[in-house]
Amino acid sequence: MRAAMVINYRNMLKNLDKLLQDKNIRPTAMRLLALEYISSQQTAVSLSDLEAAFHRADRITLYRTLKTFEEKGLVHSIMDGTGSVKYALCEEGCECAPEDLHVHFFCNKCRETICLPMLRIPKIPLPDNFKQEEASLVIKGTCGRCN
Amino acid sequence: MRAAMVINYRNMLKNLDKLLQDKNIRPTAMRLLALEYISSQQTAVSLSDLEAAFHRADRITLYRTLKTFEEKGLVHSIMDGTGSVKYALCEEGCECAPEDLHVHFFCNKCRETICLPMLRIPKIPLPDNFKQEEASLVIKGTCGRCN
DNA sequence: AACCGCCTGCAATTGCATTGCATTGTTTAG
DNA sequence: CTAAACAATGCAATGCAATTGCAGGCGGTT
Ligand SMILES: [Mn+2]
Ligand SMILES: [Mn+2]
Ligand SMILES: [Zn+2]
Ligand SMILES: [Zn+2]
Repeated sequence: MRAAMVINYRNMLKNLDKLLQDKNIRPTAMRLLALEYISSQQTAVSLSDLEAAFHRADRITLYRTLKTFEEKGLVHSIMDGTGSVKYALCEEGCECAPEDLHVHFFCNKCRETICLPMLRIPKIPLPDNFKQEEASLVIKGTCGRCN
Repeated sequence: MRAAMVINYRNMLKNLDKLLQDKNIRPTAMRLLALEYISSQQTAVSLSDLEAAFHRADRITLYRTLKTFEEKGLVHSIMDGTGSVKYALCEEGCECAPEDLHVHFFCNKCRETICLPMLRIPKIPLPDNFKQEEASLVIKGTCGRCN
């Protein structure tokens, strides 16, 4: 039992490692820990969340870790209107292109931000000469757990 | 001609005055000027915009003017992701209720934020137990003038 | 070992939003 | 009309998140 857990943990680390490698991110200790934390969360993560989870780590390093993850397409950022940016893992095969765009939900009760990857942002028929490049749809209300 | 202009200006002031009165906002000089400025713009206005337009006015007063306008339902605020909040006049009869929600467009070239009142935010079928209260859809790209 | 580039930690700064408080202006009760 | 009550303004200070600069550390390469 104990041995199996160790093996599973090793496998997990190996998986996280691979996730980073695939996106050309060098797998440092801090990055592995941060990625593990983000992966383990059901909801999007803010810099402050990360900071709270690793109170021994430097806030700026965590900040740059998130920036790197975002730049390399490992996570995407969500501006949910709370004033602090949230981050969540990109889906498998996501290019962060307009087609990949999904809806985000912010719960006014638990104040968590949730990705809804199955809900794509509908195509909006823009006025003449307008060209869409990105889009962000944030719905606010009460989430399933809080209802 | 000159006289006509004066009369028109008086009429305009009277109109702005009425806009304020209708929303239970006391029509002070600053508020009339701010409202005139906001009305005259084709795009949404930030606090900094207002500040630049009235460099003799106090930033905080302008800030509170916008807050008051918003509270009373004269303008609505838009978080376009630039980090500074934009404000635009509410439409006639707008209750700022979910039904009133329209799409906003941010131009990456001219960096202006535009209300698209004819484009309503589509109803999204949320997962079980999720309740929608508000929604915000911001589309980014190139606007009609910049194309 | 010497080198290089990337990563990290700490300090400092920016930018925007927000609050406290004293003052001034406007409304209203007596 | 006057005084009290209330609202708006101006200025100072603060809060909070994001961002930058720089120096030291670490890992991989030759
Ligand atoms: Mn998401
Ligand atoms: Mn609008
Ligand atoms: Zn919730
Ligand atoms: Zn434009």
